[in-house]
Amino acid sequence: MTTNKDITIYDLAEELNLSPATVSRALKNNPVINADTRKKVLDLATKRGYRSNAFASNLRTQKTNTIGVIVHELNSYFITAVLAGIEEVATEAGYDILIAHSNETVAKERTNAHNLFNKRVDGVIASLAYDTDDLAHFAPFIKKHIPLLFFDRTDNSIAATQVVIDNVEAGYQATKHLIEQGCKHIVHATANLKRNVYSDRLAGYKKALLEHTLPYNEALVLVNDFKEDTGKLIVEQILAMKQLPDGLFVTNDFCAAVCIAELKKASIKVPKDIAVVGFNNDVVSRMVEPNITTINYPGKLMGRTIAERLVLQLKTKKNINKQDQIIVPSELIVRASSKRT
Amino acid sequence: MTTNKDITIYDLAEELNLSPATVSRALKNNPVINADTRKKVLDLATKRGYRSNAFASNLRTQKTNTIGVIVHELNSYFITAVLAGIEEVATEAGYDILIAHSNETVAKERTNAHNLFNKRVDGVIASLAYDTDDLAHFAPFIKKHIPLLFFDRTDNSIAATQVVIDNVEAGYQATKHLIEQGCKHIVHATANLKRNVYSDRLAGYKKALLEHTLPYNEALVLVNDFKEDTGKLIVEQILAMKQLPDGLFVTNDFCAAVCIAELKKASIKVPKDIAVVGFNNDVVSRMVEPNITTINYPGKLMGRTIAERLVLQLKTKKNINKQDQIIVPSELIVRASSKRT
DNA sequence: CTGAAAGCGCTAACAT
DNA sequence: ATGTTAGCGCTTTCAG
Repeated sequence: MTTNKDITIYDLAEELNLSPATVSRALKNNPVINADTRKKVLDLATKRGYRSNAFASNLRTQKTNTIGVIVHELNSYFITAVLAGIEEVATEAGYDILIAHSNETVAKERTNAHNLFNKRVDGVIASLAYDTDDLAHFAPFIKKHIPLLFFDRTDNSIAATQVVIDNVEAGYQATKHLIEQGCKHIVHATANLKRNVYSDRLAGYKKALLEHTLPYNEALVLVNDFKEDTGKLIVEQILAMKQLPDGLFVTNDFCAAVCIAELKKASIKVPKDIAVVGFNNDVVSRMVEPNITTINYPGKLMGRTIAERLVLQLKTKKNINKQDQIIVPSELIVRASSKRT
Repeated sequence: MTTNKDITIYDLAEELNLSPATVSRALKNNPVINADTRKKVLDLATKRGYRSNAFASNLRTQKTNTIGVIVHELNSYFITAVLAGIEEVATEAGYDILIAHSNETVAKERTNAHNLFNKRVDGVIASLAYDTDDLAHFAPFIKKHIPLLFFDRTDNSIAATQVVIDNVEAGYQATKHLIEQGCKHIVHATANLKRNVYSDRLAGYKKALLEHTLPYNEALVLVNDFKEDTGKLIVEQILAMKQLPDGLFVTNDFCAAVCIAELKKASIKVPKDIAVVGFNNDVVSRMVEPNITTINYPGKLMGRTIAERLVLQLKTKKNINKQDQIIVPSELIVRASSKRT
């Protein structure tokens, strides 16, 4: 059977009495090749089931036409939307993408970075894990002038293009909305403040309080991760407070949903007793009762935007690994969980 | 600066007055090499920041040490659990994994299959999209004796190792449970019956009805996809029925959650008026009120199991692309959405 | 417009 | 235990 041997350009060349060079050029649609010759080559290639050997090509050209994407998780609408956006742009520009997920741990993020480096991706797009502190594992890319870009979870200690939303503004809008609903004691449940997204949202929270001359009470800021049962923990912490808060701003819809369920169990009415705002506009925010007021931001657009930047850097070799921030729009979506008026 | 040139084994060899072959062997921990030599090589390699060039190696060895995974979606706890399981086993066995998601469309599944084939993965693990009908895009793997294995969404028309749950039994248990709760008119909301998982669950549904001498009414079987607003559609269909059903078995927790929300909006009480059972034990099933009765099945175990099989096939070159079914356990988890007694 | 030839970096016979 | 050598398949000067 003919199934075991791979067809190479040499096989095609021999059969057509051409040189491998010509075949190679024809397959690459090099305009220098005679149209007839090209057609003959392409026809035979399909007929023989030729597939280009990327390794040989990569080895020769020192390029992989592949971009690596490191995300902090996979299981989220936001992330899958970003990936879809990246994919669209990358595919169109002739790049494959390699998805690696760190599952919110630096350890895996490090491994992934090394892997992608060894896979010699032409560029990297990343969103940091919760606990990433030291960014040394990204240094090799910088050193070799491989474009490295961040979206959403970024870090200013590293010079890079970053695509983000205005998290200060988003945190501000969320908190202001709660204040306007009459809330005076607003709990802010968030995650590792090392991450820009969380520290910025906290800043927005503070700004809104200040602007409405409400006191900032550190005890109302609850920093956890967003594991499955964190919502339960948060509600426990809330119930243990001397004074029950009347507002809750959780920077994660999933967690907000669990909080609402737990509050209900404790016979606390949402939004009457505690008004709740989440973050991300995840599907779950439209799935629980009451629907969750949240911050929407355009994952697909973020993905497209960052991929376009990367592709541009790859094409032009310009602005690689330079500090540059692109802000995509975000907005508050008001739903039942916070409406008291 | 020294950052631009990649270090090769030739550079190391030259600096140590050794042959490239020796360096290669040392780096691969080939036992034939003198321990001192090996140490010298490894030390210099780290010192010089040597990284192996996988393309050269792949080109030479005709192996990639990479396994491709095609999943029908990314945004699900089940899938991410499976991926985690696959990753554990693959990493330990020295394989990288390449994740491709088809987003429930054959078109992307085809592209992904071609991509992985061109990337020359050593093996493939896949779960089919909703609408995959023709499996021709997997034929190239079979032809070249590249191990191809399926989990969850499989198809018996292709000879392959498959790791699944007993979907007939699961459908049977779910339906039987509803019947035992007193339900007599049970709607079964499911998806494309071309997919084994859905046709088998339907078979289980029928079996349970038959066993309890309840009539099978085709009008009660609603076949849709599981997009975000499908739940709404299902409830519309239910509300349009002459007689309101008293049970609803939806083969997807997300969709079941939306159904419950929509039923509530229509002032139908769950479980009192309609008892609901979902499928997958997704986090959302514990997040909505009432919590959803569902079928749990072990994603991580499935992932580990299928990866182990693949690795074994790769090592032994045996049982590649032979029909073989492995069933992992699944179970009914009873929660409030179906409890009427 | 096409061909010849070299080389990308690595590995595996086959020697020594 | 180490070295020599050839070649994996492709691209790209350089020549014609």
